[in-house]
Amino acid sequence: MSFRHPDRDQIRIDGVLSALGSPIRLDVIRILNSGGDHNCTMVLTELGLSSKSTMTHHWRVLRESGVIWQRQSGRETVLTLRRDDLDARYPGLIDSILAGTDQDASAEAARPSQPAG
Amino acid sequence: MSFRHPDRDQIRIDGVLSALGSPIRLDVIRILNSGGDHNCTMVLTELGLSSKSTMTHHWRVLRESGVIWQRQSGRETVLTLRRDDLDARYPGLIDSILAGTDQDASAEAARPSQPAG
DNA sequence: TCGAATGTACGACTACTCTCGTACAATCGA
DNA sequence: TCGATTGTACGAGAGTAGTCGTACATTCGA
Repeated sequence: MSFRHPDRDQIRIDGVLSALGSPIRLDVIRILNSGGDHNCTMVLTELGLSSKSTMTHHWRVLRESGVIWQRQSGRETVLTLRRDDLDARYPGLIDSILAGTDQDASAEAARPSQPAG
Repeated sequence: MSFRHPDRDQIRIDGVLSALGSPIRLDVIRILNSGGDHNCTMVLTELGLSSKSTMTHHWRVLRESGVIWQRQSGRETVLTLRRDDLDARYPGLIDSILAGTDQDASAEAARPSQPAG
């Protein structure tokens, strides 16, 4: 299994934003950003999802846009946020996006009487 | 003509990122960020595009995600970047995205043209 | 009042995205 | 070696996004 990753200078901002313009993939990078090694099943479990094949799709989107590294290790696939590359290319971007997810959670909690919040 | 805009606290990061995860809409906010009033035709012309109905679609995406204001003024529609709202909710986000588009342009120029690698 | 300018609404079409089930390949432990 | 674990590949189906042409509503200026 060999994964295609873009080089740092092949990463494009529209690809990154498009990849992160999805609640499920935002959750993924929040989890990866928390540190430590993660394999696919760990993230899947933490998100409370069940379909491996669906996640394979999301790994590809994140990987091909340059957001994550995906590395085979034995029978597991280790997932890592490409913080160094992303920070080098787009300083402050990932930080403000991660802060934004917290901001949203607060706004959601503060907004009274929204159903299914 | 009355446009539906989200309140500041209804804006969500995934919607913003998804809206800006498109080269054409990134170009739009670059243009709007440069200051001054813009109507639809001005932006259309500056982008070198021709289809008004296609742009109506993009205005809607940008407006409903909270990225731009769209205000009727006579027979024109004035477009404005919602910098104050976006900066208040996601400090540094728009700045780093706009900087990112410049970064990409540089990387593009530095990368010796196509298949040579 | 009439025609030009401005931009939305709508329908159609194509292409892509997301999701899932099934099948399969590789690896690890007993 | 055998079975369980891990995760990709593939195909299908539903839904969404992007594009365009045409039609239409509103406004401005002559």
